Amino acid sequence: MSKKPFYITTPIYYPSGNPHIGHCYTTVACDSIARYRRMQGYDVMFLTGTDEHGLKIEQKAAEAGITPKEYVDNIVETFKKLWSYMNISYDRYIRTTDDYHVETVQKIFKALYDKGYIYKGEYSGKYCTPCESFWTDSQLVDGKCPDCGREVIEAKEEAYFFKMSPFADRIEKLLTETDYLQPKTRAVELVNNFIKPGLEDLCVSRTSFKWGIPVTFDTNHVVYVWIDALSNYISALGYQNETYSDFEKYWPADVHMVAKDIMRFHAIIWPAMLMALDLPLPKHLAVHGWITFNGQKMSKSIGNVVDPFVLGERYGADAIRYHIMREMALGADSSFSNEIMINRINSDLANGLGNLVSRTVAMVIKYFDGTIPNEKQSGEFDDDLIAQASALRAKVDGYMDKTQLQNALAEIFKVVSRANKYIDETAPWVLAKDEANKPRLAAVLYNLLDTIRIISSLLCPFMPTTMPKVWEQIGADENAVSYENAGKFGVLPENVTVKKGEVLFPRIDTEKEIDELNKLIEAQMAEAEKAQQKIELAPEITIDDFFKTELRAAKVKDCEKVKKSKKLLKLQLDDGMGGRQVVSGIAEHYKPEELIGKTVIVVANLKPAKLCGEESMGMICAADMPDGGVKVVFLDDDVAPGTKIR
RNA sequence: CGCGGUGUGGAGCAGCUAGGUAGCUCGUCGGGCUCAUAACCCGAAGGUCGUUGGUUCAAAUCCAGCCGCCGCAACCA
Repeated sequence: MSKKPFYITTPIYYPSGNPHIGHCYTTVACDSIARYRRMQGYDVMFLTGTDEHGLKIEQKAAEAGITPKEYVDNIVETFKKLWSYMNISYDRYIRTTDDYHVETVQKIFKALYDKGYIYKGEYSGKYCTPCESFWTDSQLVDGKCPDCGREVIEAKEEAYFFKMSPFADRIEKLLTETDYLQPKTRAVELVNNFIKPGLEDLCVSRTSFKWGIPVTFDTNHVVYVWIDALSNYISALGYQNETYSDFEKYWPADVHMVAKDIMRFHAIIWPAMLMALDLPLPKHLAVHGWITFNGQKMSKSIGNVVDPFVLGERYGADAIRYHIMREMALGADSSFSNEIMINRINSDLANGLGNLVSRTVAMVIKYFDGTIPNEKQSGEFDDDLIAQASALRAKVDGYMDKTQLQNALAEIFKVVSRANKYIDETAPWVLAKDEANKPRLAAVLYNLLDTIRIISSLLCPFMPTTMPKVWEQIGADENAVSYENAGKFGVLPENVTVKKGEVLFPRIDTEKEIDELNKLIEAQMAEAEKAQQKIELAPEITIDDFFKTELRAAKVKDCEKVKKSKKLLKLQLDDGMGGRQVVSGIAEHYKPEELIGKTVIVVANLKPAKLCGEESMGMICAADMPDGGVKVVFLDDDVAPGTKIR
């Protein structure tokens, strides 16, 4: 008997720091899908892992005084600990430093080279080490990395390039005519921005760092992130290696789940690679948004990371899992705040589900000493409850097929509500007052228990720790909570015995809890700030180096926004040398009229550049504020234009 | 005129593809119940569906313009 295979993947995460709640988002969602499919009887392969190469890792390790491998080993340990903590049931964990992966990547690289899709070329530009990015001169800010503001180094290297253009048409069709991309609304964006302007060849090797997979036929080169990282989805199945041998069985993947920031790679580059290798394409790419925290993107640098370990300790892994998935909608961002989460846990889990189980079990114990009698009498309200409970599995299935976890959960909790209402309608405590009503009371409580059975079995993939506790309380054995039985009503034994258990989801005192969490966050932020105060200075320079920079006072004669740009202002300066035009990226911080008449400092001997089509002869000095703001440095107005500054 | 998304009662969202009494969750207010985790159930208040105009017997829903917000691309000398 062969079970249908189902292959689902998370991205492989970059272990340049410890995992945060954002990592949980994707992983928990994949885990629930994987568990649901297993429950349905699929032969599931659930893959997650870490992308461990690159200069950034190499450097972080050097800072810490250990080897890159030691460095990633430590962080991978934390990732695995978190996944174990969050009850993530991955079947395989791939590390791009694993031997078999290295072997596969090298073979893929060679194969693409042999097929003529990879060729040797030259790449020149400025390179930012922490960001692992090349920039053209025109992209640099103050001669520094536009992403992180750190020093860049002049780099010119020969490099291998991957020809993407042959696949442009097929990729466009994949995005617009199939349901590969979920949600599909983003297809237009991708096509307009990348495919229509023409797919550029992709630089796929580096010589500027060593911590990577060597190109076998040109050992100065190391395979750059794209081919290294994306290949994980097939190397982990044993493609071009002997360590595993289920490529035939599981490929193509059913779902790659990714966050929107890496959508582009999975929507364009990955299909191109597979096309070049003549391999089948994955069936779905599920793209979700970010968890935002008080409106801001979840990020370590902002210092608002909520430690998943801390949250899990306070509320339990299942509560966190539930909240994450209840909020998750494909495509859209969802805001995460302590308050939203606590409210959700209280209303759905504590008041709704937890209390339903608690009151039901308590009544069975109170009125029947824990065991439902065989004699029962059906009555009003039964049919509606039973109908809803029986129909639930089919509805949940439907949403799971569409990767709509939040809707699946909503559907389940509708039945929780229905059951609570049923208690009110049937009023067991009234029935219990008259011995003659015992059969009716027995039926009511049985119906409740069996409804809980269905609810909890469908909920188990989402909350795998707590649901078995429910089963213990309602007296359900393993068979009773099977997927098969989740579609039927009346599965528990007629004379089922319940057992009082612990409170499943303790109610949280919102105000008190928020106070405490705020204190925690403050402490975290204080620490983060401390860490940031270690200012990294650029390498020491001599006075001669400094005098290479020609600073002059200049008066702003005129200023206007550059059309087509949000960030650029075009300034006409009186520099005491006949005037010049400078373009500056301060439009978000200054209105043109605020600057006219002011005296500023201009870097006078900077190489001219073109920005959004506007000539810029030099640059204006300004302070970069820690909050991302910008303050232009103004001089006293009696400093004449052209005055030299040093 | 680079591309796309979005704007619905206090908050978060659904409804829009196939026009026809505006719906859900949370919150607020009132009531009920007492089995239960100060939980549960019922009811009520609260929306000119961003704005202007158009098509139509009829528009949140279709069309056009405008405004706001978000994202992608470009971009921060």
